[in-house]
Amino acid sequence: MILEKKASPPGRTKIMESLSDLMKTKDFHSITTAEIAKNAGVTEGLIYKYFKDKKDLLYQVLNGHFQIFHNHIIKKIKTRHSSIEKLSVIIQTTIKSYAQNRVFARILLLEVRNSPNYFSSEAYKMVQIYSSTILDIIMQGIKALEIKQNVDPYALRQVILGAIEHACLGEIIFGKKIDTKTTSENICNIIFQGAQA
Amino acid sequence: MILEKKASPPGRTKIMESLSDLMKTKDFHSITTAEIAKNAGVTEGLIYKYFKDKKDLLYQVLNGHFQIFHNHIIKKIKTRHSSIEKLSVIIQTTIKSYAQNRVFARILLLEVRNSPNYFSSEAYKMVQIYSSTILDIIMQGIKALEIKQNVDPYALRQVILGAIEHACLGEIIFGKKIDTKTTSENICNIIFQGAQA
DNA sequence: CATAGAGAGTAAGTATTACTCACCTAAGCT
DNA sequence: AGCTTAGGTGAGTAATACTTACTCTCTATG
Repeated sequence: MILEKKASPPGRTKIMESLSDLMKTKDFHSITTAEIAKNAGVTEGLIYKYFKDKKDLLYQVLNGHFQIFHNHIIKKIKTRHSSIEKLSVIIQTTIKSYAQNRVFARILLLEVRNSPNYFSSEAYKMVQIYSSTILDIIMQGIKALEIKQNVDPYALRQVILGAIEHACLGEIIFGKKIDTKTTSENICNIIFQGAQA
Repeated sequence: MILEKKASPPGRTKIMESLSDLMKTKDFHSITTAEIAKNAGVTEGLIYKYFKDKKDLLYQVLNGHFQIFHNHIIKKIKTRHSSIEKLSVIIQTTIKSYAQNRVFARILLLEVRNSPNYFSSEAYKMVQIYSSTILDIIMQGIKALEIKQNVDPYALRQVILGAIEHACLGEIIFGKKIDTKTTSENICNIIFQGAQA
């Protein structure tokens, strides 16, 4: 069966695109609902027909971006077999996605985490799936003796996710272009081979 | 000469303590200026005598916390000689500080990064100093052949900072208690020895 | 000593902004 | 036709960040 297009009403779509668009140049808090509506070509009231509040709109925009991102990741790792390869692909693909879609990265890494109710949103559920995918690969890697037996899988995931995020912060915040390939190679090198001489 | 106590007026101090106190249970955005003033026992107007706006208040609260944190770190690393040891101490001490002072960690990792003008605040200058301290140690380590020659120092710093932050996020957001010692040992183990078998 | 001035704090606004509510319109469906 | 529902409007409202004009109390100095 073909993926239901969900046929979201045009107003709803326009509102989401409007916010996404405005966030290219402004942070979430300094964008007003009036601005979002005007930019979308609808009235302010319509926002609250489709979204519980301004933050809910943000979460749903994030969710949209994350769906695409996650599908892309899943496709990519299917081509690899060893756990180290899979993790390397995740690292590179994630960094690339963040670099190519700064609005998405901004929302995910900077704008949503401060409000507690984000963590009960649909968007966060997707993040948890992504996150547990990584954990599964790590555990498989330990089982398959590709990853050291004494490595704590949760710690390794933290290091991977943290490294990715921190590597992208400069790009997201200051707009500094990063070289996706060498950045991810450097990170993989440190995490898998170790930094100590 | 003894450190000038700066003798900040009582109202100013009470306002800063009030916000810091309120942030133990609420995120920044859902705390109102009225609440801050009431909790401090002053009027709302006074906030704007000492702080440019609500966010400036937040930055200055962060700055206060960071001063203490940074002094503590500097003291700690003076006791160690090798670069690996120094970095290990930084990792453990930072995680411990974040775990012990969740309000500080919350502000630094979740609440300030989304607004562009944070990055021209005094608080951010302190963060830059902390960050360049780490870079210096890494470069010394490479020079002293304690760290692999082919490791990119900026990448290593990103991995270290990212790992620390991500390790603390669970604690900060969900209040999950973390074991400082084993968490930092796990992270050091991965970063310095590598994860690959 | 008188007084000018500055520093600490107050109280009553105002403009903005997120959010609500009653209403409109058009398109199915029976 | 008549009823329902979904997409959309526009005029409100309460709350909240920030402003402005003011008071009080020291303290220094001519």
